[in-house]
Amino acid sequence: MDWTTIRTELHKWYFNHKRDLPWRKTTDAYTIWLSEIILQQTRVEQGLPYFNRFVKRFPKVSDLAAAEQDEVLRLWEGLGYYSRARNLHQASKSVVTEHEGEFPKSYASIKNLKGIGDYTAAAISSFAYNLPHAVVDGNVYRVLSRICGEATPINTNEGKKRFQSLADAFLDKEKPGDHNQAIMEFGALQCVPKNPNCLDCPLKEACVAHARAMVSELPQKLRKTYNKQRYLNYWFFQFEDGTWVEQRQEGIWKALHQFPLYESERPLEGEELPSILEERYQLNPNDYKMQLWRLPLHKLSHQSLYISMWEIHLSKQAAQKLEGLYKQLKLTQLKELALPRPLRKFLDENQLTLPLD
DNA sequence: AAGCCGGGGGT
DNA sequence: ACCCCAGGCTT
Repeated sequence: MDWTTIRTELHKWYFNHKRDLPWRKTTDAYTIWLSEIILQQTRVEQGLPYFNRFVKRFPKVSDLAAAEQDEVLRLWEGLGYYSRARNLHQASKSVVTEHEGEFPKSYASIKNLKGIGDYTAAAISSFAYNLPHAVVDGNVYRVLSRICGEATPINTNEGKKRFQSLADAFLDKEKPGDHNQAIMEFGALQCVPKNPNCLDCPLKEACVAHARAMVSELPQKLRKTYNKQRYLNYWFFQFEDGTWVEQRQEGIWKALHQFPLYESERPLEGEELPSILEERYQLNPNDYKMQLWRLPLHKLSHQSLYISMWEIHLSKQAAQKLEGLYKQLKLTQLKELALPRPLRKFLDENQLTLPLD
């Protein structure tokens, strides 16, 4: 099969198998942009409800630009990679201030927006404006590496350049939008990572990997797995119906809220607490009563989080020592804020109300 | 080039 | 336990 035939077969397959997805029903660049940011490193099924919520709450880019960051993050909560939400929000403001509220219309100006890289710029350009830019995402790497038998690792500069030029050459410049949708959908539904059904594949005769029985070996990827263990201790201070929270300044969950955090090199035991609390907050053991909750292991792609909630009931004098150090809130107010997933689950699953005893 | 950033689901 | 997902930013 030559590439023209492959293209035709792919487009035919797409016409017959494509899913009914809401962002395919619009050419509004802002709406498409929303969907693309939400879908970065995120499965369609996981992103779909978030997309619907964002479109409903922020129908136009000016609505998003006018929102508070806390509200945007609260709506994003649970989706992960929170820099996407911060960058999306920042970029919406620059669309309003630097582009007169009109979403930019050239590839270069689109890519200049915060949070938009090669993939997303090509996606928006082709879907909204039918500009001839080929997308390269995880699906495209997989499909092209198999069809072409291309074994250059995808997570190297050489691999990125090679697959981009393959995708450029393969692109149907008459209908780049549909073509880009087609190859990604094909990767998502037919040419899947594990155990693809190659017998049922319309491109099996063209596929080099299939001919060489290399499908399961492609695409190649240099993998560096390291998994860091971290021990997060949260001080769940309580006095009357209030608790204390802070906003994360860096690292994972940046800009989300949490209880005051004490990170340790190894799990803390109850006997170690008095000296830590005295050193950090000048609390005496008769200032508080304590109870420990060990949360379920929270595994991320690059670290394992062992989270302990130290529930600490303070005397009035002890509570005064925390004034100014953190923001004091009622539990109902805290639940309105964007929280890391494990903290949200902790609050929800224990149906906590203050005071607890 | 390498490290960092989440959470969920599949095998 | 490991991989993958409509990736991008920082160093």
